[in-house]
Amino acid sequence: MTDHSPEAGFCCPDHSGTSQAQAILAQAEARAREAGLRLTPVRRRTLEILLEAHGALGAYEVLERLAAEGYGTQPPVAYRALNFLVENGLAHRIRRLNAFTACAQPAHEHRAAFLICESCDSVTEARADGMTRALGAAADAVGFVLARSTIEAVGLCRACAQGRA
Amino acid sequence: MTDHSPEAGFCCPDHSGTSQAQAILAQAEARAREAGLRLTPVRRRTLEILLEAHGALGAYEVLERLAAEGYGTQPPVAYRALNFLVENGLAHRIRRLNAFTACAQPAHEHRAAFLICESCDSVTEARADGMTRALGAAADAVGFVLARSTIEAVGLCRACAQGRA
DNA sequence: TCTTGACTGTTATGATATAACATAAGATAG
DNA sequence: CTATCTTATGTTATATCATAACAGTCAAGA
Ligand SMILES: [Zn+2]
Ligand SMILES: [Zn+2]
Ligand SMILES: [Zn+2]
Ligand SMILES: [Zn+2]
Repeated sequence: MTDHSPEAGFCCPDHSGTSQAQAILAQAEARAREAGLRLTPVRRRTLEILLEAHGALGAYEVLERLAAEGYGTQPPVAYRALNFLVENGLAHRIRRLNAFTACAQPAHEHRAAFLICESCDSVTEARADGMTRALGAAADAVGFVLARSTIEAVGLCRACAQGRA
Repeated sequence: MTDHSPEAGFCCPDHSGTSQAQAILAQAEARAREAGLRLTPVRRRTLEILLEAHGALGAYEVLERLAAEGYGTQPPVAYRALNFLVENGLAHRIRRLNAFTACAQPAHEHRAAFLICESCDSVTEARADGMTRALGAAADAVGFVLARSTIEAVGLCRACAQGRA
């Protein structure tokens, strides 16, 4: 795992942490407001926890933090908040990691693909509109009506690939 | 769930069951032979179980069947066989379902995408070379070195979509 | 034959996720 | 403002998925 301490000048490629977290949180709040979503304290705090994190967090990691701050201590507390965020486009579920990550562009609807680094565990959100179109075409070809899709790639992020070159 | 009994004339779209299972098993065996893989009794039987199944099977479902036939009764027995098949391209893991399915084209290397029907749980394997190329391009753009990817779509198979129209 | 490495099996435990129910807090109608 | 309905939070308990660690088996090669 690369050094993710605040002191390290380097951070995850495209990481949504410290630097952009405030901006993304503001976007998410704006979106929640206009969509009439109730971004309650647990939900909001859960989103902040994801934004503060490097890489994706498992539900139980989120729960630990929530519990430490006086919210509920049991799994459903974390799962409910996380599912709310995912269902409303404010976070994404990374199936390969059994984990969750804040959406990097909550301002607008989008199809996302995730680039997961095997070396440093960073997760980069990429736009996947092109891929989703291709997938839609493949689905059409067999009469499948596509509702939503998961696209996840595993490999090495730029920093880790260079470090090993 | 649609009727999947052998009596029903209808089967999953693209289903690898009864009709094609023998052919696919033969392909898989040929491939195992030429790759020097040891397709032992548990492994071979596990592959057959996946081929006989409609949709994907969870590891514990596979285990039940293996146990009933005199193989080991504990989870590692199923997981080891399944992981062997996946690592050697004879089966695929469907992450969204925490399940496994036999590869429909074990004869040749390929990138696969999976179309998962929400109504009947069928899983259709589609070639995903185009999507994988697009994903590779997106990865290149941010310096990510892609090793492998998971592409899964959820929606309605042709039969279920028509049944609801 | 003896060693070696790959395979199979077991026990035990860890990790992830949800069902079901009780309480509390917000919204709405009278 | 207050009764009522709805949504959200919290708890206990349990279900589901997955692996670590170790013991026995078996076939191939020295
Ligand atoms: Zn996003
Ligand atoms: Zn990395
Ligand atoms: Zn395949
Ligand atoms: Zn269907």
